[in-house]
Amino acid sequence: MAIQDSLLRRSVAEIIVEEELTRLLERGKPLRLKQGFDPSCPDIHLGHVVGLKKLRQFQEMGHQVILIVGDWTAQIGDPSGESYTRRMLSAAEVSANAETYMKQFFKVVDKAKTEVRWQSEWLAKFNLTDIIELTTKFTVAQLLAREDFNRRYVAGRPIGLVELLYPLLQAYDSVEICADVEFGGIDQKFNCLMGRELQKIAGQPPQQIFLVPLLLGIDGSQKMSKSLDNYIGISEPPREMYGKVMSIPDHLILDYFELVTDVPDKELEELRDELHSQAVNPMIVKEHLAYEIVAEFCGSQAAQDASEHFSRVFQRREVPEEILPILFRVTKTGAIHFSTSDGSLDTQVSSPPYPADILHALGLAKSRSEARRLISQGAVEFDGKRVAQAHCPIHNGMVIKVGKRRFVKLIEKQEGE
RNA sequence: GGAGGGGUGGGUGAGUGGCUAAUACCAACAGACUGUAAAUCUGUCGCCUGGAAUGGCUUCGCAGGUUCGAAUCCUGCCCCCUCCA
Repeated sequence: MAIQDSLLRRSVAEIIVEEELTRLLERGKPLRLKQGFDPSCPDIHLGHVVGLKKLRQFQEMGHQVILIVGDWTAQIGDPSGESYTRRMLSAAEVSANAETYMKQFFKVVDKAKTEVRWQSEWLAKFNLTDIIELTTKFTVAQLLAREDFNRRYVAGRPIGLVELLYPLLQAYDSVEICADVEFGGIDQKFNCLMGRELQKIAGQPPQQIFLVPLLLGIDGSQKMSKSLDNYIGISEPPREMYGKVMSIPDHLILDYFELVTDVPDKELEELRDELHSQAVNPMIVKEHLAYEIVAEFCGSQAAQDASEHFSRVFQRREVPEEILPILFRVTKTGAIHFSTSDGSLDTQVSSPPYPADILHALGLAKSRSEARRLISQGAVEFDGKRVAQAHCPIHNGMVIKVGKRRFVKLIEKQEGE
């Protein structure tokens, strides 16, 4: 059937073992789909969405998702990313993170067909005997087979003992919940395979493994991740999200279309042809992409707004419709006091003000030195006019622009407040 | 227990007495150009001094010391890594 065909082809890096998974799907019985997450880093970004969309598709066919809150392994930190030194999280932090995570998770995955399980349900009961028993099932050689462990081992770089435990605990989760299929990014392959091994040892049918490709981040070279700060979070403001999509290198456009949008395969092919034959400006295609993505997470109205905002501010270089207002008033001593209505800013500068003072005071530059640099680079405009270093009066309604993206509007506050 | 190596600006990583606020690369920021917050090119990238500097101050794990002068030498401390056992 056609749907299933796409299910097992689009956004798939590897399926282990494909024939078995197909057989399971054909049998029609609801499958238990395992998806774990690490509550140390609660923000979901487009890279995660690739797998989550797959879960959603499986749910639509009647299967059950088991979401595992990795509250135990979060303390170890998944070594896949190498930086294994993570601080321990308190129980309160973990549950707050988990809550944030799930709120985002269920933007994509159907909550009604999801069972949430906490790893601590079973791991909290573990004692040394259990741990030793678990470790006897595997050898160091098996663990060193994992690519990043191996690389570090060969390079003489450190591998923490707890890091070796991580795959074992993750594998144990599969046994505990009797997973039929585990989902993850291709970098999770090893951990998922451990699950298969352990299930076999425990006398369970080994889970199938569904691995999705890693989405590249907006820098266009490394996988999307929060720690590399090259990510687009699904809870970001729509305009921000739109802008970030527009900033991906052109060669990523098709990947993003394939992996994170629902654009049908046929349309995907058309886009591919258009881009390859250069029949269309990639920017237009990217605008389409940005619209699709924002619409998916924020609704079509927000997408429309973000699109208009983008072309207004970045393509036509105009001032946005709404700008962050900053209140100011002249004090009795002649200084100028700045504040915001939410209280995030409350500071003053002497009068007459120098532009560098203003930028620094308003948080548009980290230091006065930086403010000076920005000014000398021509990055600062007051009411559309480039600013020099000389002092400069301010007035009600004045618009300050720093660089391409930062705008602020000064509103005079009357005395007596 | 023994031997050795190392801690430098957001990251990687040079530098072993003055030319070093500290090479280079990445990231970031800005400008130009443009088809976009793409690409490309150029510039900036500790803080302060009310343009600015061959000006001042602070910085190379921490604390002292030697010296006209230290990231660089000495002493103590903390932390990390490798190898042998």
